[in-house]
Amino acid sequence: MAGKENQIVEAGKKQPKKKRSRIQTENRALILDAALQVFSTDGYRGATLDRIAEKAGMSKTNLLYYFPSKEDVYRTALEQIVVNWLDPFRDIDGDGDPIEQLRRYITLKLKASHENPEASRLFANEIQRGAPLIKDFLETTLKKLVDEKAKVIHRWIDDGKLAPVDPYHLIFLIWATTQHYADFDVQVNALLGNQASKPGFYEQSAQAVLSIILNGIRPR
Amino acid sequence: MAGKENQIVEAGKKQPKKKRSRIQTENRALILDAALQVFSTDGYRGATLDRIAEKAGMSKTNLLYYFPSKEDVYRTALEQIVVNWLDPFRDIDGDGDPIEQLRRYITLKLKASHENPEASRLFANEIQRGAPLIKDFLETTLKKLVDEKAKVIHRWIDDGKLAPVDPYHLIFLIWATTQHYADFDVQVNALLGNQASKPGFYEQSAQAVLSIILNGIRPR
DNA sequence: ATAAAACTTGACTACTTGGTCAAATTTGAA
DNA sequence: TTCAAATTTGACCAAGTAGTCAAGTTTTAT
Repeated sequence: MAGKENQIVEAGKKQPKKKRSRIQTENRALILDAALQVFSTDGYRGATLDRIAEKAGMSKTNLLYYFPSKEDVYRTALEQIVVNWLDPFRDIDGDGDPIEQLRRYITLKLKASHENPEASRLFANEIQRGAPLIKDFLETTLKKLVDEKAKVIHRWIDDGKLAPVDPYHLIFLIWATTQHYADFDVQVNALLGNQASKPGFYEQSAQAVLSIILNGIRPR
Repeated sequence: MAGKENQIVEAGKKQPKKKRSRIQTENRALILDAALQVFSTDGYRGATLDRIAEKAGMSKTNLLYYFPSKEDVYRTALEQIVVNWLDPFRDIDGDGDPIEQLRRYITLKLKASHENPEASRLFANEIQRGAPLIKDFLETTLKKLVDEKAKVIHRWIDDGKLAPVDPYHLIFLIWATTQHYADFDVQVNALLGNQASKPGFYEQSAQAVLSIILNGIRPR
């Protein structure tokens, strides 16, 4: 872990991107998928290459043929997640209608958490253990992006299109809530009983969350 | 792990409570405090008794003199947390003013997350790994309590004292947001820069969160 | 068809981990 | 003070753990 270059997200722009064979593409995908499951429940330290390899349907030795180390598997999985994370956030359009823009963003984020809860949990885990691999990313790339969107929200407030709330805390509240349905889904399920597994449940949750947040920030 | 009785929270009522010597009381406290730190960052599987013992300032062998196993240390730490968790929630008074009651609860919860983030993270970790030790507690004790409070909120809505929001999702939103400041504090700090370490920061966060949530549910 | 390159694996190593045990050392009640 | 009970620890063990290596097997370009 020590000394390695932290190249999450920022990298992958100039890299020559060595072409991968069919088998490589397939197996790397299998591994990353298995890794997502194991890392997201057991955390970085608790996860083992044996379990990941088993879940991926291959020997540990073979896994290590595709990735040089445990940390590299983890880093790669994490990077994929973070990239997907950012897109909908970037898409918040300062020129659009605030309520509509935020509704769209919250809906997308809820959907992502719902469809890929493991990714959400893995990210949460990384932050909870002190973000050793992505602290730098948080302080540079993500901070820049958040500052930008905070400014957008501030402008909406100045234009009277939004209630005067602190943009940063509004963003945190949205992130917190949407992640909750992924990270705490065991608790959500336990507390809602069978209700949570019914077909329309996800839409209903989204509706409830949107209703509270959007009314909380509607101009008044 | 397998086969052991799950006695989180529900227990501790009839147990004879063997009296503890001064040294026992002190050392158990030292261990549990160290355990909280290690478990909350490394998770159950990732935590090691060696690290916990070291942080507690004693040998691993000695630690195992006070607790029979790693799981027992973990279970005890978790139990303490959950008990403290529940009190403010229980205290929500159906006969009080809704906004006032919820303001009080949210404030208390934010304060708890702020003062004891490790506890919050440890709990989050337990849920994220599938709640193996407290699933039963979630489905029985906690569910009963939540159902109760949901009814209270529903009554408030029927009386027109609160906007018509789904009580369960409102509770989730409150939990999610308050936990966020503990579980994601590395991210919060990274994104807010020095601002987050300033003295009044916590009060300011509380104000922002309260403002959004309470306005989101005020009758309209 | 064939051989080089790509892929796969079992055996192995050095190290960590939860837990045991017996032998000290310390504590505290009489 | 005194000695049994309580506390503490180093040595140890069996079961993992990440990662290496050399020897195979399969793919693929020709």
